[in-house]
Amino acid sequence: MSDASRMASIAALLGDPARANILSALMDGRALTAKELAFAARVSPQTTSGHLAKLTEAGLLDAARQGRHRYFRLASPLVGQMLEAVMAVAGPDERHGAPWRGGEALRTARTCYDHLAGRLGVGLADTLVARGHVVLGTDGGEVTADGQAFLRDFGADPPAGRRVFCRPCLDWSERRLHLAGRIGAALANRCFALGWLERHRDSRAVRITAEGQAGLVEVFGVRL
Amino acid sequence: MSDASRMASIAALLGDPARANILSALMDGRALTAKELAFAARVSPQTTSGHLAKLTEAGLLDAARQGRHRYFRLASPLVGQMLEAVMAVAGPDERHGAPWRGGEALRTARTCYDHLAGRLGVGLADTLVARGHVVLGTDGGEVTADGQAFLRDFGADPPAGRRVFCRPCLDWSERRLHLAGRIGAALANRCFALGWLERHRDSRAVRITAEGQAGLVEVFGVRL
DNA sequence: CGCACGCTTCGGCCGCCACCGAACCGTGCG
DNA sequence: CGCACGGTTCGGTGGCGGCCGAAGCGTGCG
Repeated sequence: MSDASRMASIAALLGDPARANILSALMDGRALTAKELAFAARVSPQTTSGHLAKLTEAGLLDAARQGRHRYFRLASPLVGQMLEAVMAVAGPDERHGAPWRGGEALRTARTCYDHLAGRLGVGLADTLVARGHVVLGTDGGEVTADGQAFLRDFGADPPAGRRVFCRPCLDWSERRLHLAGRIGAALANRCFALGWLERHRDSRAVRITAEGQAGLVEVFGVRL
Repeated sequence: MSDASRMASIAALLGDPARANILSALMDGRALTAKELAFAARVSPQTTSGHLAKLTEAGLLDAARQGRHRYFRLASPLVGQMLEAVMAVAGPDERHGAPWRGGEALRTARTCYDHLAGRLGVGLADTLVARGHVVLGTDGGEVTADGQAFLRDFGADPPAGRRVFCRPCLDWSERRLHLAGRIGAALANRCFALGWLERHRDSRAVRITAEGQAGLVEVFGVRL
């Protein structure tokens, strides 16, 4: 089995439109269920199941059972880089000559469910941890009394509910933790409300406004 | 036409074994004829012609007519990077856990026909130009009297023959010129004879020995 | 000029694979 | 329990695309 034929078998997996849709939907690092991916791929659940089996078999996806669901995510950053590289070649034809910038934008700042990820998300988490406002480990997290006060001052009121309050979330592009749970959502909501961040039209990438640049540096010491 | 479907159509091109062989054969930056590529792909010339048409149509290859031959090469460094990224995902299964290093090795130093390319080839050319030993432009090259003497001292005797003496060759990975022609071959041969370089078993990548490291710095001021 | 050669086009064959309907497990929930 | 639901397996079908033989076109060389 030569280099070329191994490359071909991997590329053939990306070469099917349904599978390409699946991988594309996972490029922001989220973990989605088989059914959600079936919807994204625009094919039936049975067909999707076959595709997912092939992709995990080839090591492109990781699968995790949870209750009666099965969550799929990209198996490694290497896979994401490969997808970006193909996008970079496939992209330029569209608008004008600009290479595909989506990957860079996603790595800088994006939403992950209802909280923030990418360099921005990790940067915020780092600051809060460094200041002793938050304690964050791979298996859980906690907000200190100082942190509660700080976040209240900042205007980040966590929504009421039974969801876990403070939770770590593994960041795909940074390979480090960022802040999830109700407190992660509160932080993100406040940033949007302040006009610091703007949602992109049809991507999970997030644009940082001029006010955002200034505010993030002043309040969190985060400069991107 | 979404990002994902454009990605799929590109990836589908890489996903066929014959086309993967073709692209793989071109990864060192050489330009090969349709027939040579047919041999590399292990399919008939007719079939190869179809594949080459698809690949050039998609912008992955550049074609140049020359006499009754047609030379194909990778259209851009972006394409090479994409191939490397796919190799990086496809490769690790093989030996042990090591990621695929072929791309980096090829960019550092490789043979291009019978002369040297990559950072090494470009570095040598730069030095010779900077010292006034060689004049090199996109449409031709010349060795000065000083250069003749220098190369004689170095032991690089150009083989006799009717081939052009000094010629530039566009380097794929560096996007700059390196030295080809009889003088380029002489330089490469001398480096191999001195034990500065060793050919890799089944790749055009070239290994620089310890003596080579020292000698290249001393004689050419080239450090990689 | 004529043959050889490189490359391309056309036509038809064949195999592979994506796709879905139907039926089958297992989990969760009332 | 029994139903609902997520996910998977199986079987059959259809279509796309790779493949080569044969024939066509242009270039180069004796």
